[in-house]
Amino acid sequence: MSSARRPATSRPTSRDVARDAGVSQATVSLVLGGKWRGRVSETTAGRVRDSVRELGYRPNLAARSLRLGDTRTALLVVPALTNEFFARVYTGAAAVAAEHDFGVVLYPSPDGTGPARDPFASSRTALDGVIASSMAADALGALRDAGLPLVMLDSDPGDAGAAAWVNLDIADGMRQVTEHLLGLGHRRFVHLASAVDTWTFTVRARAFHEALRAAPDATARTVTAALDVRAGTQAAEAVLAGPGPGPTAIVCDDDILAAGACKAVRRRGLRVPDDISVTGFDDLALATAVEPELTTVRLPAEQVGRHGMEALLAVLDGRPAAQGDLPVRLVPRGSTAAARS
Amino acid sequence: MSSARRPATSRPTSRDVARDAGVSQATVSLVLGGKWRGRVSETTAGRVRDSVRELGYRPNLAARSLRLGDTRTALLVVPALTNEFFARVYTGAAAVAAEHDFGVVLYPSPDGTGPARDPFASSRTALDGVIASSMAADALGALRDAGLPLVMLDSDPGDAGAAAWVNLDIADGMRQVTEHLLGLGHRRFVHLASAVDTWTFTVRARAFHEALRAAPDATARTVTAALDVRAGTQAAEAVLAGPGPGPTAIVCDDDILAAGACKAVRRRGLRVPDDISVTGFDDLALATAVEPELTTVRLPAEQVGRHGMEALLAVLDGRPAAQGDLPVRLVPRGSTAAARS
DNA sequence: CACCCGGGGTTTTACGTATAACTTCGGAGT
DNA sequence: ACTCCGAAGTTATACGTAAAACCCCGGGTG
Repeated sequence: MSSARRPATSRPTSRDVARDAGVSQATVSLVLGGKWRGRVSETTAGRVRDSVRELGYRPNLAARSLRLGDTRTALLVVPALTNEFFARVYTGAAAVAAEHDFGVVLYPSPDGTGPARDPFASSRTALDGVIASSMAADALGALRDAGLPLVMLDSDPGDAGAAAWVNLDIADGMRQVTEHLLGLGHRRFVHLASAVDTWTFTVRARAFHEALRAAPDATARTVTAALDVRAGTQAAEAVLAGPGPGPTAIVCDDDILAAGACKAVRRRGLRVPDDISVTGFDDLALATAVEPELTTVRLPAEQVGRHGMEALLAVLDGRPAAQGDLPVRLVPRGSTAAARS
Repeated sequence: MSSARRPATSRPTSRDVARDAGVSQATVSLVLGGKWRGRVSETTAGRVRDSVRELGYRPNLAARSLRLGDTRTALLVVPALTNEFFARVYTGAAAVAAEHDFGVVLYPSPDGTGPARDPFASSRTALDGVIASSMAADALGALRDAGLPLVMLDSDPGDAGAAAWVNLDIADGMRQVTEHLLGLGHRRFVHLASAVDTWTFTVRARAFHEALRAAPDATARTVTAALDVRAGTQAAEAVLAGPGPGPTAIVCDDDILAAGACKAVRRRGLRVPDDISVTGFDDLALATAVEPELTTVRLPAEQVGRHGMEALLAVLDGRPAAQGDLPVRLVPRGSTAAARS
């Protein structure tokens, strides 16, 4: 504790702490590493800790990583953080990471479809593993080639190359939506689908049409739109202006599209849900901000992130990763009602 | 290129590449570092690059950071990523970082008020600097003490300890809102304020009341709410149910609160904007999803992130960081109209 | 009395990279 | 014929940490 100051420009190292405490650098490392029972006396350890505090020492993480060969850091690849779902996935993953003294660094792909070139070129930090969420199939290549343990979230389990998957039971969610609407007497549907070509939307479309087979007299038109409110409104307007009898229900791939569809319905002078029912998907904050509140499917986004990080940690430990789809739940709200006869 | 394979368990190093290409490790480093004009022949460089490709070599970033003494990585501290504003700040910062071969790692404080204890305990990666956005004053301590260059975004410029600030002209935004409403004839106001105690909301409140002084006959009540739709609705309902003549305009600190306020207005059987005008702030995606669309103030969130990262890079280079508030703009939409006489 | 043992340390080494300092060699200049 | 020089490398070293291997010493054991 003899206050041997160094120039303020460079941070103190464990050697500075050692000098200050009058011990060797190895002793500092032992004390800080926590593995010093029976190796260092209590008094010496106390002196070391005092010096650490006094000098404001923080271990150089680059050096530690180099020495240990791991970085306790994972890369999370998501299409876009501005989508609330992915922000929540990150939050869950980061929470689990923090519990295990792990870090998370993000790579949001600029175009929202996945890393076109090399996700690692943009990541300046050394990594132990990768978690990728909702990637288009053609984006997998670069991730697989990195030679790092890979956990896929919300992606096609048929794609090879990942050590583990964490998925949502999207098909069941869309089934619940469809049965809900069929039960309300709806038969003429529009499916307002996302133009994004990822597993989750593929499954939503397939599950909708499968569930519809329960009602042989049901009909459905499909229209696609980009994932924003305006695009949803335009697509819905176009289909509502089309020929023939209009739909009594619009099933949307996403709450954002549903909000857009509601606006389109009202622009035609019709009312939600009295004239047309509208359903969303994801249960974003948006769903309860609009009026009427959206009937939608709640996705446990944080859980996806949590399970993803837990799976990666398991893989890194050589343990088997828990598998299985996470359940989702229909949340009936004000945007759906019995079909007009 | 003689295919000297290593065990797949451990990644190849620059020494492996050197062996494969028949050169020394130093030569590999020279070629990959790009500083080899006149030091290595074109043919040798080509051989090295072939070996790099063949072995799938990637430099160990921990080792590089240790050697160079910097990490080309910045920490971004934000209250919560699920708030669209901060997701956009991140996006902007990450974009600039990528242009400069820099990385960004996030630290979203769990409770939304700032890092209570040590933001660096949770960051497993070595850092060159810190960018902190919208922090409460008491959260600054830990950030300042880290001894890293600090750039503050959307924070009180009066707080000491930062190397640079990037702020929005929030006061001007709120002034525009207030003048807009005064111009429409409104005189009885409610200010639906955020319960979060950060600089931006302090300024919003102050600027609102200052702008109101232009109309001596104007009155304003203030009510606060947490930053979610439900809380906004409840707070607005409470104030609308109060005694005396109701307000003709509700000025909200945030679009989320404004969406909540709109619901409250309608629950009392009144209409937006015919009976009561409502304004938001931030221009989130939400603002155009609800009906009527919100009159609000557009904040260039990505620009905040961009300027913040540029300021940090400048500070790290020893250059002066550009200062000055970013302009904001009122976006009039359907949620405001002339006051009923 | 010689021997071993365990507590409490220290010395040394390795992790992978970037670069300063050194070597070697073929040709140009005088 | 000798020096000098630049091109094209190589060798050696340092970054800060963790941990393996070693050292010293006082006390219990055969």
